[in-house]
Amino acid sequence: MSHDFPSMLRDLHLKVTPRRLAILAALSAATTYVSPEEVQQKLQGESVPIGLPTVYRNLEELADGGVISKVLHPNRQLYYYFCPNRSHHHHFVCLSCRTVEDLDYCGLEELEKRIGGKVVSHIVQANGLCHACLQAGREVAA
Amino acid sequence: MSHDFPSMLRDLHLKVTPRRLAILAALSAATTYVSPEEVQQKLQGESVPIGLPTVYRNLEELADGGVISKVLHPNRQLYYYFCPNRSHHHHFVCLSCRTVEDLDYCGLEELEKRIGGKVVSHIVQANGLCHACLQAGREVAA
DNA sequence: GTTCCTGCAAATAATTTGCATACCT
DNA sequence: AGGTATGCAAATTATTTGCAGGAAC
Repeated sequence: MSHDFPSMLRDLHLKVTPRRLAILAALSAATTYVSPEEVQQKLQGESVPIGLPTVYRNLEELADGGVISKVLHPNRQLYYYFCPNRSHHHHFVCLSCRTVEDLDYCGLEELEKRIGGKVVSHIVQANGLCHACLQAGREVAA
Repeated sequence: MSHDFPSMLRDLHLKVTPRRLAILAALSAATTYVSPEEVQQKLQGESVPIGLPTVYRNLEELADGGVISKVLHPNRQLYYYFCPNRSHHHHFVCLSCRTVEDLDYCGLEELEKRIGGKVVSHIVQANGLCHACLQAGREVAA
C-alpha cells in the first residue's frame, strides 16, 4: 500500500517539510509502534537529522490529525503507530514484540450501552501478548 | 462493608504500620480514584504526616498485592483506587468525575479467542465519561 | 513577505533511589 | 535483636517550552 504523504499533510493544514515526510515514511514502514526517540534514531540513520522536540511536536500534530495513533504503554511512555484508517476499528498491541494488529471486534457499543456514558479509550488500547509471543513463552517487555 | 486492614497487610507479608493503615482507610473511603499526592494531603489532614516517596512505595506494594488497583490516566499520571475484590471483573473509570464503576461485562474471552494471544490489560482500564458527566456536558479532566 | 518549522538549551514535573534513622514483631 | 519502613534530599527521565534563525507557501 502506498500513501500520498504530501496530500496527507496538506489535508491537515501542515506544511510539507522533509522531516514530516520522513516521520510519516518511518512510521508507515514500521511493523510495530515506536517511541519518539526511536523515530529520531531511525531518521538519523537515514541522514535526516532531527531534534527530539521536533519529533514530539510532529507526532502530536499527526496524532491530532488522526493519521497516526498513540499508545500509552504501561511503562508510562508514549508510542505511536501509523494508522490513517478512518473507519471504526481498534488495535491490539503486543507488549512483547510490539506488533499492532487491527481488530474488527469492538466491545464499545455494548459497554457504552451498559454504562450509559461515553467510552473514550477502551479496546483501542488493549495490550497483551500476541499469539506468536505467547507460543514462544515471551514476556511483557519492560 | 468493613475491612480488616491489618489482616490484609499481613496476608501480603507487609508490616502493619500506622501509615499503611491510613492509606488503606483513605483509599477505602474515597469514592473515586486518587493520586499519590492526594493521598498524602488527605493523610496530613488527618495528622498522619507522610512523605511522598512512602506514599508511592506503599501504593505500589498494595497494587502488587492486588488490594488496590491502578489507573494510568491519559494525562500519564498514575491513580489508585481501593478494590480488594478477587473475582474477575473490570472497571470503568470516568475521566471527569473520577468515579470507578464495577463492570460485570467482559470482552476478554472474545478478544483472546480472536487474537489467539493473551490480553494483559484490556477493559480493565476502560476510560471515558460516565452517564452523569456525559449528561452534564463535562469534559475529560486535564 | 508572512506564517509556520525547527533546533538548541533550559524548564517541568511525576516518580525513584540512596541512605541514615525509627519502628514493627 | 533483626528486618522493615520511613523521611529527606537528590537523581532520573520523558516530555515541554521559549526563543531565534530558517524554510515553506
